Amino acid sequence: MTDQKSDSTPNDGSVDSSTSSNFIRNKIAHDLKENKHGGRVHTRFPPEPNGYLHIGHAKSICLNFTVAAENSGLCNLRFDDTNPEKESQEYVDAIKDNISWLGFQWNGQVRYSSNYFEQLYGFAVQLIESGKAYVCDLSADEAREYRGTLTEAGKNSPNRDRAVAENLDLFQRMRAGEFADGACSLRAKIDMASPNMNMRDPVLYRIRHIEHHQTGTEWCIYPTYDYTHCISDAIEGITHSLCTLEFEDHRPLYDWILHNLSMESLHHASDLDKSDYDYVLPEQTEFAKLKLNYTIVGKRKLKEMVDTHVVDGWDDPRMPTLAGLRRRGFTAAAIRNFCESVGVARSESIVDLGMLEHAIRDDLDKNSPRAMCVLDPLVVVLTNVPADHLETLDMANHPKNEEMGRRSVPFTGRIVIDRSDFEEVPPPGFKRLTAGGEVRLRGAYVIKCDDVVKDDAGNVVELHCSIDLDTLGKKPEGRKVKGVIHWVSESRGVPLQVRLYDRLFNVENPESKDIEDFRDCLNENSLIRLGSCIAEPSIAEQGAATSFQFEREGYYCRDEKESREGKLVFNRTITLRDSW
RNA sequence: UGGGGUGUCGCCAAGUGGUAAGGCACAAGGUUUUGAUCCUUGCAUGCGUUGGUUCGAAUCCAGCCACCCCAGCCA
Repeated sequence: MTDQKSDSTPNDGSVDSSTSSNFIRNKIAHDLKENKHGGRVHTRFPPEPNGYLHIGHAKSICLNFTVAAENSGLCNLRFDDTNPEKESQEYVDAIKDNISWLGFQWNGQVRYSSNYFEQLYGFAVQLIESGKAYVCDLSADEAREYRGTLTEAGKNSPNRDRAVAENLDLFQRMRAGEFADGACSLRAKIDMASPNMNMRDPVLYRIRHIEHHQTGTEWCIYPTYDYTHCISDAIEGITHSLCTLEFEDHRPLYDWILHNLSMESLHHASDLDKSDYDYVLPEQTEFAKLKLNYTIVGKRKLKEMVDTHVVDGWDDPRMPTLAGLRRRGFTAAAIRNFCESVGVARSESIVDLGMLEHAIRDDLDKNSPRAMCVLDPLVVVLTNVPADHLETLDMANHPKNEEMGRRSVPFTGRIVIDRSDFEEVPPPGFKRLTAGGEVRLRGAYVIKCDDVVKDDAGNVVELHCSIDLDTLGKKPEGRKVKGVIHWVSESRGVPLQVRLYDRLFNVENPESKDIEDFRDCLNENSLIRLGSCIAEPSIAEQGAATSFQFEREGYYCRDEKESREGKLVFNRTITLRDSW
């Protein structure tokens, strides 16, 4: 196809220091060294469009795309749409959108297994002709009985030795729609006594009189995953077919199907340039799924949470879906870095959520502008400036990156600070404002609390403080003021709603078999709505960023779905690390 | 108790016969107008376990233990 040694590609092949070796990279390097596929690396990400993508899929997406890119290879996007019953165009669109958002570009057009239905049918005919497949009349229940058990061999179907001509006729009539759903199926003739259940004459085609989101009513027989996947890989010239561990037992079947088809016909059906190199069949290799503690990743349960309104939809910011993570304020880069950092191996493991949190903090710390926002306002009246005092302070958008520019922050005679930054009787080690104590207002002056105003019930309603006017941009004289707190002008600040998100579950493994209903371990505080927050005006200016570090609080992003003119809604992506 | 897999620090994970990488977490210092970031240091005489081979074993061999996957006309 193309010159493998093309040096025009930037950053190809070179593994940067943040990537580590894993068994798949090793295998590919080895295959390349042996010149196994003519030096090609071609992978694919093959989702079934029956749900939304989640963080687990991200691992597979990153693996497939990066491993191809590292070797100047290609990665296809193929919808594995062999079961129209559960699939829909809505999912197809969402999945494409998610992959692009993650920053990957698939090779050429989007593929669908259904693109190959005609070819697949032809290969099935080939298997029938060579006596490797037959039409079986057993019902699904009967087939189960005939299959045997894990420890007992199965029995041959009564139709196993049907004549080729009869099978051909029957299969053609299946396609023509002569039979009802489930009346018969096409099965591979392998071994009903195989210790591998997948090899006990697996079903290749089933009858489903149902409309397909891509092929409409053209077909009423649909090929199964096992039959379809390997052939689709072969057609697309896939070299490395990466999938998860539960398909390990399917690999012998993957290979059986390909090896029982003629090499010539497969090569002929493929996208590949027919003369360039020797045709080599694709190979499946399996890796462990990503699991995260405190989170559920099972599609069925995620759907249940959406359907029963435990969450507000597939893009609820608490969901582990890519749509949810995105709305929560996670960046694509953070997710990619996370996927790289968890590695790829064959041992099933549960990754600590802390790793994901680290990845997003790491990215946002470097890239998000700072701003001040008070979540739980307590009014501070500055007693030694005029009531209408207004001053504009100049502050850096980022403490370490001047390129991110500066901003103006209005400072007035009445400001708000966070309630938790004041304690009348401070606990040991408290560095914030106390009655009679001093504290630095971030980017502004040192103030001293002279008076604590309370209501009849004894609640603090207001603080009267005096400013040390000689402390703007310099240290106070003769004493040390340790604490620094954030603040916002009461009159010039902008009101906003903030949503604080936390993990959805309060147990490490909500998918554990010991838990009969995941609803029993939901974290009731996974969402806290704050309605009276106030932030500095820079966050609402024309062209303002959508993601900020609210200093001393955490990273927050504007919720594009619910924010509108005059009504700002921010989601907390993640708190700052807090060693206090 | 059929078959296929996996077991290396609290959590991931490199390592493929030459004397245990790295990240997260954690701990202790330092810098700091964010209790953040950043920097420095510490963190497995040990690689599921018991034997064996070897000058030498996480790596090879044998046994044992634990956990995961498979009996959809789902993927």
